[in-house]
Amino acid sequence: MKTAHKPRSEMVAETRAKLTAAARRAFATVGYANASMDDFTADAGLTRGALYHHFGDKKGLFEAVVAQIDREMSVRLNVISAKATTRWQGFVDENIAYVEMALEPEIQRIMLRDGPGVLGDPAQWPNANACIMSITTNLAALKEEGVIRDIDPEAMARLISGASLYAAQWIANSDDPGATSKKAVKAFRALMEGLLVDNKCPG
Amino acid sequence: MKTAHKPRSEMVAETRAKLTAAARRAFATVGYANASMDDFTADAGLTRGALYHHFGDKKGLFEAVVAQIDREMSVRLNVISAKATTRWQGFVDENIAYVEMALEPEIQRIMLRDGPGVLGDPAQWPNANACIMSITTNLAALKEEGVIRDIDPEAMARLISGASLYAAQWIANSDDPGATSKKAVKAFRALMEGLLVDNKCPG
DNA sequence: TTCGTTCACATACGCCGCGTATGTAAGTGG
DNA sequence: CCACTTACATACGCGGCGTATGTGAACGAA
Repeated sequence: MKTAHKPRSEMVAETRAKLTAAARRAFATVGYANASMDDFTADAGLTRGALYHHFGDKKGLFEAVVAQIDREMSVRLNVISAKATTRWQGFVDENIAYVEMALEPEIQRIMLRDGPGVLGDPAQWPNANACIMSITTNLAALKEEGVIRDIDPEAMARLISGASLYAAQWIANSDDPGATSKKAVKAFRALMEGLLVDNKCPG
Repeated sequence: MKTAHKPRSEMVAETRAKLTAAARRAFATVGYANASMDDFTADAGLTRGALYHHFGDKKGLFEAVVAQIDREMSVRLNVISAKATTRWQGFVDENIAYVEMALEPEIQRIMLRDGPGVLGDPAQWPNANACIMSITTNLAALKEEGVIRDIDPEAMARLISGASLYAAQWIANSDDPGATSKKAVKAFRALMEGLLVDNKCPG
């Protein structure tokens, strides 16, 4: 016997996992457009037939990869915000972590560069972008508690999210990511502190 | 005679203009990936030969279109900021205009969606994104005058720019762009007012 | 004016990548 | 044990891109 007989559902899960893993690597390195389906399915020890069977088309597989990464990001962010002592602190930490996560090439390329081009506005993605929802609920609670000024939580969440993403791109493409990251985080902190009700130009 | 004889340089300029115009329409409507070079060169009354001669490849033509739109945006923004009475007012107006401009489908698709995917980080584009530079210089001046708090102008310009872009995408994809636009502009204004030194929870 | 050169395209060809239609072996339920 | 479905692989055709080549018109020099 070559391989022990497993139930079919397990084999399927394995196949899907192999495909998403191989595609994820290809998308992250050469980008969506330059990733050949023949190539990365072969890397997974399969053919395009398997891909079309499970994911419909190239875009479908890309969606699956995006969803996977989004889940991972969400988990990591929740861990960070849970550690904080105050809600405001957690909020700030979470956003800064978001900026820093976007430094990772995989997230940079798949989620920030190719993602919007292939799937459209991130806010409209199937999984509804767990990150933005998290920010929104945090802002709503902070407003309720009187910590921040009276602003629309969702609108502000979008703005902050956009600022994070763009900052990350700036950092990732700069000559000295370390130094740029410091500047970006500092400015980002200042931007958010402007939302506090008792904002008094902190020294 | 079919056409009056013009000097060669004029004919070339005309050809380039026809190509960029046709490509611009195609890119704006069906997107970069789905725009067939054979199709839109034919629309311009030409063939792919002309395209490769003048722009090298599809990406090269896309760059030219992006540069053209960027110049137009820059001009429009300058007009707006010039009208304002104070520097701060001009700064705010310019940014809000930026958000609103991004509602236009052409800018939305070419500059915000496909642009980053095809050409990479907007901050690294050949023309160096005139908009960001404009914001940066404004922030530097405002800091000098003591209107805003002590922050790194370039870093803050990136954050604000990112917030604008993202807000625009949110608006453009929403069910009720008009209402969403109002919410976004209000939040955006609040975000920027947080930068003022004498920020005292206005309203 | 004329002739050689360069320019500004058009034409022709081949390759690669995607999608679909079809084949097939293994698994599954009755 | 058999009919049916599932999970892939294989085969085929088409469209899009890049390149190599062809061609007529514009320009400069004698």
